[in-house]
Amino acid sequence: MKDLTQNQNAVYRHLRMATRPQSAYDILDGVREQGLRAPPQIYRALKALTDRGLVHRVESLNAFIACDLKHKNNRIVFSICDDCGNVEELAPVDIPPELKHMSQQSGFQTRKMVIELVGKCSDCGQV
Amino acid sequence: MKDLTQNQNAVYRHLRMATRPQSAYDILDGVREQGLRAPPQIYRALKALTDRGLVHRVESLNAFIACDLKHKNNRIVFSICDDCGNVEELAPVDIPPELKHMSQQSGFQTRKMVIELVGKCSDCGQV
DNA sequence: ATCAAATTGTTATTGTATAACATATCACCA
DNA sequence: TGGTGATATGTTATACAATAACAATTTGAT
Repeated sequence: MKDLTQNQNAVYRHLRMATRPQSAYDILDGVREQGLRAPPQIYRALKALTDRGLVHRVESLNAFIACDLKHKNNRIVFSICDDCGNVEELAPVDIPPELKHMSQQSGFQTRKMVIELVGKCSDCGQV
Repeated sequence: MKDLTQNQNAVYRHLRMATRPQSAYDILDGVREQGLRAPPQIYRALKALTDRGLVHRVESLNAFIACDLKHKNNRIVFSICDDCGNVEELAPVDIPPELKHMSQQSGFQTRKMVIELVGKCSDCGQV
């Protein structure tokens, strides 16, 4: 893709093909053929990609997914199914006004907001 | 506190005294004197405490904090200073209506919402 | 008292992430 | 042009986080 290094490209392509969030070691296994051998190579590529907003880290899974949306955004929303493990990225929402107000009161300057919804996806939700 | 086991009590007291989020191994170091020796003991106590809402896990830090608030709540909000590492728990807010709507459209059933604000606290925010 | 179930302790291992150093590449200009 | 510092990449080794698997103990019902 657009001016990525070879390593970044390999990692990014792997994430775009994946149907699930991938751990760094999942990725490593997936890109061995492209010549990547060690964790720091993966983590460096992931850092570059997340800095550019092409990839997000799913904090509660210690895993990574390619960004579906065309934004470079500092507001990120995931829904995480704790049954099948599927993760969807939802369109970003604004910081809720009460929350904005609360954090400003305490002098906190927000650079980034991550919302993770945990529950059951439509497939797993049926009793 | 209220009908906790010895181990749970030791972990909970450690977290209440701490001024920062504590990793499981921070906790382990802190409660060695009370006779806890191995990670599983810590993780079991943490599980019981988080299940009861007395402790929260800060996903993006792989760390834990005692809950300041008197709720057993499934909506959790943190502000995380990426400079000094301080974490505050803010009062829970409702799921933003747009978000509720969006996730419902896709059939997702939310059991828990975690919001993490990342930025600079009032102490670190001054240029 | 006995035995199954649940809890707690212990050892060992798996998974996640980064420090530290080696090697190579690049950009600049004397 | 080739020397030099800065940046990027590869590699080894290690630190940090979490859990599997099993042993020992406690609990509680009969």
